[in-house]
Amino acid sequence: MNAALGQFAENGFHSSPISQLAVLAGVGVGTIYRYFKDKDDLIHAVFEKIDENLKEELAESLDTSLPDRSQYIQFISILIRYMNTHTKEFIFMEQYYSSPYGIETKHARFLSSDSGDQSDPIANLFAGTKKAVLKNLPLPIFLAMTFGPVIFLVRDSLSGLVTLDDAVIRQTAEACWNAIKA
Amino acid sequence: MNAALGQFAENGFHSSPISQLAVLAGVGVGTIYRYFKDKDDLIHAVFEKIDENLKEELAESLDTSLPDRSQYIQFISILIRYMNTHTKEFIFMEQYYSSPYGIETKHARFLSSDSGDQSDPIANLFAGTKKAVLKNLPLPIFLAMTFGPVIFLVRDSLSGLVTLDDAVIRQTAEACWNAIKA
Amino acid sequence: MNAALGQFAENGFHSSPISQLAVLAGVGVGTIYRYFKDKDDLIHAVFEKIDENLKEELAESLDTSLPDRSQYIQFISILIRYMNTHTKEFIFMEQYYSSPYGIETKHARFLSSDSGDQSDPIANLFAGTKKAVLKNLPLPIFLAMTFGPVIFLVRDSLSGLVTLDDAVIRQTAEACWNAIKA
Amino acid sequence: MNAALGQFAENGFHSSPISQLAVLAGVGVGTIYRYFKDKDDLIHAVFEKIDENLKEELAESLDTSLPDRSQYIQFISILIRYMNTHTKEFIFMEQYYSSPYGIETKHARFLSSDSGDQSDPIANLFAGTKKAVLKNLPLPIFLAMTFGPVIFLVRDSLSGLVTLDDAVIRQTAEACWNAIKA
DNA sequence: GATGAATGAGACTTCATTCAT
DNA sequence: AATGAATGAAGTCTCATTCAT
Repeated sequence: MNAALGQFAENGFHSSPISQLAVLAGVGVGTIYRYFKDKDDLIHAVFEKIDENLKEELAESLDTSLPDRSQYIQFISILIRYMNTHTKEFIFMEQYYSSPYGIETKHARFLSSDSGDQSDPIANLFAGTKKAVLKNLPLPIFLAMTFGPVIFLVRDSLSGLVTLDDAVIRQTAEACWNAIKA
Repeated sequence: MNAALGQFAENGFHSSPISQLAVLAGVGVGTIYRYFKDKDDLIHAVFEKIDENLKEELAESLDTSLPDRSQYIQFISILIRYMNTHTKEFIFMEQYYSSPYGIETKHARFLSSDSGDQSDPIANLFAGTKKAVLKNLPLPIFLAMTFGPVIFLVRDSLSGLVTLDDAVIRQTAEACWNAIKA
Repeated sequence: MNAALGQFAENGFHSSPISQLAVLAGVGVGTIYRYFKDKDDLIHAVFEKIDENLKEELAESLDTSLPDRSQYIQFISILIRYMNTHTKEFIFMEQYYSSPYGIETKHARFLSSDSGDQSDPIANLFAGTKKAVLKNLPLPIFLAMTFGPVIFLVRDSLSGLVTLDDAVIRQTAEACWNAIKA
Repeated sequence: MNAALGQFAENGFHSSPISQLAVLAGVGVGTIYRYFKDKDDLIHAVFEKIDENLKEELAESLDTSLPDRSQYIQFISILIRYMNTHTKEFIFMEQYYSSPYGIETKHARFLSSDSGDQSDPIANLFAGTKKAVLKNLPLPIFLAMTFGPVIFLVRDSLSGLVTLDDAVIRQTAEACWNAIKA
């Protein structure tokens, strides 16, 4: 899956033949098909793994004892840094969500969102922040103002259009806070 | 190009064989190759056309006599509405920018951005708004806080996760303004 | 036909699209089809023209009043020089004779050779030379010893493997004579 | 490769689709691409194989203990017989050398000819013959007088213009010898 | 369980030829 | 008579997937 991630991020899904992934992974082509039904299955599996890793990272890094503002700014900062250092993961995600794969997944998650996953640290953060200071802002806008700028900024960073030093990250995080605070 | 846009948005570049585009366009396969060197050329051409259309729409809709805040909020609103109604264009763009095509284009434009295109309404708006109230915010952050939320929100709208009525659009635009104002 | 000759020699029959020939000739594609039934017809026509030109050149240059040996050596020399300077024609011929086109033509000519074309200067020369000094050498061998070396040498010249100065040409012509003389 | 040789000789490179070669070889199209990078690669490989076969045949058949004249005549005779019986190989070679493929190869070999390949029976024969009796004849002429007539004669034989019986072969070989001897 | 050779559907692209203007 | 846009058959090549070893 690491080999797949690298290839997918570098060359895109359609320019990453299974045969090449096999070489990079140091296994036979057939072996891949023992663990993944087909190429789509592999792609989804890579996505799930990345998604999981990101959530774990956030769950570990977040200090839930901080006041709302600090916690939110910390969240944004960690998110930016994580995405900016995990280039392959970020690029993969971008592709994934711009493709039929991601749209499927997004729908599936939306449909099951009523379940209210209590173990999801992000959901909890949002819930907390939202209750505290954002009574009148709908969740979709909250999400848009939180993730939208982060994604856009990291994109530009990977394109070499901006360097994400501490000052830029802090300014961005504060701008996001200003956008959502009551 | 309309047929191509529809297919690309619906199925992605790699699941839109030229033969299918030809059928949809009601022409022979060879005809496409009279007007576009190859598939890549067609994709770039569709992008350029969409990009042009968006700029024209903005140039026509923007009221540059408004004060900064109103103008900015108007800009965001128009952008959201345009993207949300021009579904195919939006999805195409998302794909385009997540692919090698878009990265090329982004770089090319960035390198030539010194030229200062006076006819670009977006550039002019940014320049104006920036000078007036944003002296200390770097351009990349300004861009991130402006386009990031819009893109994210429209994505979710297309996924059915949110309905973009006037209230939501206004709230989002105001949140963006709060993020960037001095 | 000149445009066609140049293209065929340069790029081969199969890498010389009619559309390109039309551009080089400064006419429309359709126009070519008014004068030649199809591409094969054009190829054969070019061949016929070249063949005719060569025969005319030889008919004009040959001095039939010379003694046998001198006349033969003169013939070889003229042939080498002509082929070596008419690069396009030579390359075209090589291709033509190595293709189904040439094989057809060769057969057709063989079948009609009984007619004994009195106006063909080459045939006359051969007849004369043959009668005079070569009573025991079959015609095919005579032809092989005459044209074989010339073709081979010019090929190598065009490949840059040898430079055909007067000395080389004379030596070759004399070697041919030594091969066939009684 | 045998299937390819047959098709190429029969129909030419450009009228031998890979799909047809696959059928003749009793394999799938994709299989051919496992062993040859592309069609060009296949063509070159067929050439190399034929070339190798010819050299082996000559190396085995030549009696290097014979005196110069006998050895040379033996060489020409073997060459004619080999080419005349190996029709497919001969036609393939003709095409190959009249195409961009052959020109490349010829150049490449010419440039590396200084290396003096001691295992090449043809080179050795030429060297020996040349030193013994041909001090004043340049190598290109020697080659032209040797291979030119052979190629021309076999061509005519394949066209049905001459039957290569022992007498014709002997006469031709002797004529070649007369051409080059001191 | 692992392997990778074989497969062939299907994608892209070219180009000879036609025919309405 | 000249034109060249339109056409689609046909060719090259890739790659996801299978299956015998």
